[in-house]
Amino acid sequence: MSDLLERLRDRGWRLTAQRRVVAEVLDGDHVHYTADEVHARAAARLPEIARATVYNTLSELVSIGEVIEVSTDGRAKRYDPNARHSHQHLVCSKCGTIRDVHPSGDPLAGLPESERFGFTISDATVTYRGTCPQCAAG
Amino acid sequence: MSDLLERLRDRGWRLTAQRRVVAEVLDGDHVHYTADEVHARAAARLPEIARATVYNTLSELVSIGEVIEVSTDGRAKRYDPNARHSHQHLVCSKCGTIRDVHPSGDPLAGLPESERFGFTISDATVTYRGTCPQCAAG
DNA sequence: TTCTTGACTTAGACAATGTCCAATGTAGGA
DNA sequence: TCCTACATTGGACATTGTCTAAGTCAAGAA
Repeated sequence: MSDLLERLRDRGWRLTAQRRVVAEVLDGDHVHYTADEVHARAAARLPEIARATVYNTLSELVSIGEVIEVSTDGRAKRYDPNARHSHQHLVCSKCGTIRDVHPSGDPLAGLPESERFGFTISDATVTYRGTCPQCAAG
Repeated sequence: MSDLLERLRDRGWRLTAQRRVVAEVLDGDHVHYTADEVHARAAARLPEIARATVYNTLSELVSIGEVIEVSTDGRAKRYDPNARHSHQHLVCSKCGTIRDVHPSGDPLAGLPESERFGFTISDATVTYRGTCPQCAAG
């Protein structure tokens, strides 16, 4: 059993076949899939899995902090299973691919109190945009 | 005529009543509206304006760089008319309100060559998330 | 092992946002 | 004023996500 599944079981999750395949799809790769892509890959192993189940499962994984929801372009959200290590994202403006990166420094440091307007700030995300090598070549 | 309309005319834009009201809605306020909100406000002045026209006009304003598209939550994109001055965004996790902020330092500086994976990086956006004073009080 | 139960899954309707197209209208130049 | 290329319209369609009622099943109890 993968680390992810083990952690889920430790949390008292009811482990169904559907949740297992969703967790495995996320755990198995380091690409960030959309909900639809997760569904397609899960359905390859468990054909009768419903779209709603994939959405439910992803939402729960997000709410317990095992997965991060990434919304870079206003289209489908993507799901990032690498929630346990702080990181930022590098997005290809052409194909939408997302890659994890680890910049130095704390982005919160750049925002002085005078620029916080009474907000209680909990975190900062940095999104780098550019063109990936594949799109640059094509 | 507002600065925005003037710049658009300088670019050879065909100035129709519809484009005028869309530009005026964006120019008049410093809130970041969704396409639907822009449409509602434009329709208040020009009732017969079509949704498609608002989308078309917003897309063009984005493509010529007069307006920035902001996608913070995977729901509706918001349109930020303040494209001429570099800034970042502070988002309320509860109500979705967006506020412009001006942090110090260049976010690109934190990403060394070894973390760029062959991408040609064009820019970096920082999104600060937290709770706004209104939501904290409520 | 079998039973029980509440949580999980399903299918499909529905909602929100955005895109596309053919028909019609019009801004701005000749 | 008239033309015509470009803009607008309205509505169908696409994509992504949410909700609900009814059926199903994992896991603890006996």
